[in-house]
Parts: sequence; C-alpha cells; structure tokens
Amino acid sequence: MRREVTLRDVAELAGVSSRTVSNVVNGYANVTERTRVRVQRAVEELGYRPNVLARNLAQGRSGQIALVVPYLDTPYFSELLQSVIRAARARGYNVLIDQTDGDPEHERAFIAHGSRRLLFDGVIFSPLGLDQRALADHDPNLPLVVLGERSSDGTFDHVGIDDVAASRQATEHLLDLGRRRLAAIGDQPYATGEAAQLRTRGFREAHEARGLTAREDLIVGTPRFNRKDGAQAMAYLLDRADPPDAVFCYSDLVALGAIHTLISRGLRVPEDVAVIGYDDIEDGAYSNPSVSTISPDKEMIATTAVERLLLRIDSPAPPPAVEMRAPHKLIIRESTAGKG
Amino acid sequence: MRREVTLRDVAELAGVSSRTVSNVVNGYANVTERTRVRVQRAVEELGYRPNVLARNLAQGRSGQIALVVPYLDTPYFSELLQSVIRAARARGYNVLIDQTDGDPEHERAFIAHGSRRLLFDGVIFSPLGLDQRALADHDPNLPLVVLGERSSDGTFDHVGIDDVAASRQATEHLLDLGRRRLAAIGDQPYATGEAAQLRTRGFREAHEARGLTAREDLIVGTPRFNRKDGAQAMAYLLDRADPPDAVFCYSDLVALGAIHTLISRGLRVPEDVAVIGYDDIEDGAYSNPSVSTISPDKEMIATTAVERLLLRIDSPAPPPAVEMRAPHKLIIRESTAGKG
DNA sequence: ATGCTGTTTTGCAGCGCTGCAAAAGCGTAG
DNA sequence: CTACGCTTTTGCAGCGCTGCAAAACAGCAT
Repeated sequence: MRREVTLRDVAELAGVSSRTVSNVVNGYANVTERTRVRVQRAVEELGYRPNVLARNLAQGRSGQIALVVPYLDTPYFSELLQSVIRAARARGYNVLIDQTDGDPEHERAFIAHGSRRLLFDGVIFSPLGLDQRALADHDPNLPLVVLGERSSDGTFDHVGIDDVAASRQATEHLLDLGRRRLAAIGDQPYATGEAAQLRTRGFREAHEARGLTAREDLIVGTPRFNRKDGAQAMAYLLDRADPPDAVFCYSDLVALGAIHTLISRGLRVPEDVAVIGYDDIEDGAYSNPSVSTISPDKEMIATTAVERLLLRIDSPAPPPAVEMRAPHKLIIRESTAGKG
Repeated sequence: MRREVTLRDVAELAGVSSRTVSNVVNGYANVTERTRVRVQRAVEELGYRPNVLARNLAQGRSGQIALVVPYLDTPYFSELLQSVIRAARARGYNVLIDQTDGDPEHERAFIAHGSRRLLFDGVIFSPLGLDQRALADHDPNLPLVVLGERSSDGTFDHVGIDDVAASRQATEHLLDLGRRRLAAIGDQPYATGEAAQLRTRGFREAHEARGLTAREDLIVGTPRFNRKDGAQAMAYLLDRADPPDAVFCYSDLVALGAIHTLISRGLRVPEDVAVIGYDDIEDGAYSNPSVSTISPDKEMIATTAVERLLLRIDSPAPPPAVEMRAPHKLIIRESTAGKG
C-alpha cells in the first residue's frame, strides 16, 4: 500500500508552496487564475485528496455532529434521523448516531466532559433517562440542542412542539365524536416522564374546557411508548367493568398495539372504541385501520435543530438559549373516523 | 474558553515524559505501578482527556466505520443499524451513518477513492442503485463488507441470507395451504434488482418442486419495497379477472401495503387471500392481521459484518474475500394461518 | 567492580494540515 | 527612480498524539 499523496507532493509538482495548494483546494480568495489552474492540474494528475484527519486536528474541529436518541428502531426517530442527516450534510457536516436505550449513564456520557468530546462539534440530543436536573450538568463547552419535552435551562437550545396543546386537540377530537369514556395510555408520573405528563395535562384540560372531568382511573401508565406496552395497557382497560369508548395513546406505536388488542378481542375500531395516536409515523397511515394522530412537523424540527446547533458551534461566545416550538397538526384517519 | 489539557501538561505535573503519560493512558505494559499511580493522579487532577483528533492523525485511522444504506426509515435497516452500532461500539468503533436513497452517484461516492475516505476505516454497504459491475469499481484500499444480494467479486466480503431458499420456503408455505393462484409482488427485472430476482427464482422453484407452474402473469414488479408500492400492486392484481388467492410479498412493508388494500376492499386475510412477507420487521408482528414472514437473523448479519470488516481493517494484507450466509426462518402468523 | 540482559523511560520526529505574519510581487503615483 | 498600498505567495510553527529507537536503569552473574 503506497503512501497517500500530500499537499507537499502537489506543491512540488506545481512548483508552488504547499500553503498555496491549500489555498486553492479550499477555494480561498486571492489566488491568481494562473496558479489556480496549475495547482488544479497537479491535484488531478496526482489524484490528491485532502486528509480530513489532519485538517480536523489543525482546525481543532471534527466536522461531525452527534445525534443521540433513545431508540433507532422507533419510526419517529428513524424518520427524524433522515431529516437531520440531510440538513447536516447540506451544511457540510457528518452525523454520528448513537442510541442510548434510555440508559441515563449512557446519556450522561454523551453530554459530559469526556474523551469522546472531540469527535463531534456539537450534539442534538433527545433525552429519555436523564431528567431536567441531570441535563443541566453537561459540559459547558459542548454546543447542545435538546429535542423533546425538556425545557432549556439557558445553556442549550430546545426544539419541540406544544405537547399540551396538541394533546388537548387530540382529546377534543375524541370528545367531538361524542365519546365520553375516554382513556389515556402512556402516562409516566416520574421525573423523566415529562413528555407523558404534558400529554396527560392536555388530556385533562380538554375535558375541563368542556365542563367535563377526565376519568382519572382510565389514565394508564406505560414504561415505554411501544407496541407491546400499548397492547398490554389496552388489555388491562378492556378487562375493567366499564371499558372506554375512546383512547388517546401517547404514541402511534402505543396506538398500534392497542388496536391490535382491540381487534383480536373482536371489537371494532372506531365503532366500539375510537383510537388516536401521536407522532404520525408512516406505519399508522397504512395500518388497518389507519391511525388518526398528532403530526409534529419533523422536517422542521430537524432543520431547526441543526441550524441552531451549527450557529452555536460557529459563534465564539455562546448565543442566548432559545426555546423553539415546531408546528403540529391533527390528522384524522380511520381509527376515529371510520372508513371513508 | 481555556485551552484543553494536553499530555504534556500532565507529564509536567507528574514529573515524567509525555510519552510515559501516553503509555499509561493507553494501558501499555511495562509501566511500573509507582509511575502509573503518579500519572493517574495527575490525569485526574487536571481532568485530562485524550484528543481523539490528534490520536487519529498520529495513528492514521479514524476509529469509525460507515454504514451506508439506502433508507433509514425502512424498519429493516433501522433494526439492522441498531445491531451494527452495538457490535461496533463493543469493539471500540463509532458508526457513521449514511442514507443514499438508492442514488447511484451517492453510493459510488462512498466506496470510491474520495476525500471522505479517511473519515472511516471501512464501510458496511447495502447497495441499491449500484449494480454488480459498478460495485467492483471501489477504492481497492477501502475495507468493504457488502450486505444484501450482490455477490462478492473477490475484493470484499459479502453477508446475506439464502434468498432463493427463503423465498422457496415462503412460497411452499402458501402452497401447503392449498392455494394455487399465487401472486408475487416485488420483482425488479433489471441490473440492480438482484435481490428481487432471487426471490422470484425461489417463487418459481417452489412451484416446480411440486410439479406446478408459477403464474407468470401474477408476478408483479414494484420500483421500491415500500407500503405504497405494495398497496398499488395489490390493487392492480385485484382488478384482474381472476385475482390471486395468495400473495408472496418481497418485503413486509409491501405485505402491509397489500393487506391494507385487501382489507379496504372488503376482502378477508387470510380467508380470501393469504399474504406472506419478508424481513420480519416489528410492525408485522403487531399489525392486523399480523404478517407471516421470512425472518433473516439480523443480529447475526450485523455482527458478522462488523467482525469481518474489523478483521479487514486490522490485517495488513487484504484477507481473502468471504461469502457468508446468515440463517433465516419462516414465521407463520395470522396473514396466512388466520386467528390462532 | 564489570558486563550482560531485560525492563522502564525518554527524546525526537512526524502524521498532513492550517493560522499567522512576514515576504514578495505589482501597479500606480509622486 | 522611489515610495506606497494592495494582492498574492511563502515559511514556519504547531495542532496533540504515537512510532521508533536509543538511553537509562535495575538485577544478576562473573
């Protein structure tokens, strides 16, 4: 395996200094057309390609950002991931992915002062296991953008949607159908369950706004937002004396699990039980029945997050922390509206 | 922002040479307990963390591998991705992800002699837009492991499952149910459609093995293996004079799309039409009806790929190319067997 | 003491690039 | 012909680490 071609090799062939070659390669101003052409030719003749590692070291930056999410096989995240990669690539950055499984230690390792630090210039982070307080304890020099329901403590940016309003909207939709025994699946009444709690709040507020009272006994918790938990929670609800006639699920996966249980028990969706989800993943649009849902603008969340992060990376003094709300909308499908 | 602590800083404090500090930090042998402790203490006192960028340059390696797949929001890939990350992390490597959208240019850029080259020490690549010939034209110095249905040309390793056998098994399962008008959805009769063609071959062979003949007019092509294409192809099949009584879909997403069409037309699955998919994605297990499928051992594919790649990266002379077959199994669910 | 062997520590060069500031070139004005 | 300001090119140091080979040390036998 022969040695790689270096700047110096090109310089020698072109008869200029290696610094000039660097200038040409990086498209700096103030290079005469004459030399530019000469260098360009030498570059091509030798098949020179810059050594990213050396450039990184010299510049003290890696040109990479990390995207840290709890689960990659969750459609919501894999759909988001796509948009993040696209946005970052457009700005010349690579994306390093990591899945934490919601493990607090793993999450902490990514935002703490650690040896991985230099591998990325900043982090887009969707926390699950770390609560608000633990989040505050991040490497102060690490540009950080947080996704989801945590709020900013002033040292990082935060991008999310208005969960309370969205949940309220979803619940109101169920009430509009005339349903009155509404269940909610997905509550998480502990420090790291902020997202869930906001949705529960929206669920309650929707009732109150109509002079109704949410049935507290129909609010069921789940450890995760996946199909299995949804299926189990639904089974639990159906085994009660007075099962619900509508269910607000805190994610589409939960909704899919719940629907699976309903159908296999011979119930009809939405006739017997209407179901609405949250996240607008692709599966929900093609399932039987298709799933009504809250659709956050993922593309916007991703591009906003990347933009803010790069701004943070590039600015010498940390810019003021920003709270950003991406828009969302209610999408009505068969699981609440029935067949067309 | 103050300067980072370097090896030299630690060396000074500990009263040893910077090389010794390096030895301690990297756990090299031949360091006396006395010095190790002294250095260790200095490291902690100063909060030293090695600069990965500098290490990379000095060692001429990046400690990263790239995983290049066509689509990240396809559950098959996002599930695979997880396992790859886990396996790589266990061996001290980070994973850089890229999605190509099946664009041949984009794919080529990743395996060709290019400036990104140094960013990763090797690539695990699932080609879609590049055919066998284009694949051969990769940077010979790039350790490469290819996933899917291409076969190796001797310059890279290949990991996949036996598509023909698996497809045959799926088809035989449908025949065992007594169905005789079998359709196949997903054929791609062009250079980059090797995966599809192997599945079609298996479909035909299953018929032949029983002295039957596959209905060529019921083999439908699709540009991609997603829900929408599955839904459309199914609609096309149902509009025929003699619609099929069973369908072999070349991916679970295609199957989910097909089932969606069937149900919305008022047909019963599997009573009227039995459906089997391919890939064993999680959705298929919780859909209504749940989807019978061919389940490739993804965990094994991922770990094998990573292992081979690292072997290739670490060995001075390129090891001989290997063709590896991961096991698969037939999973029978409601879409062929009905409710349990 | 001296030589020998094996272990531990060190010094230096160099990975390939970019930042910085100085040097060279060049055109115009005095 | 010299001076001045601007553009273009250069040289060098240094990013922080590791590879290599030499140096220092230690233990033991002679």
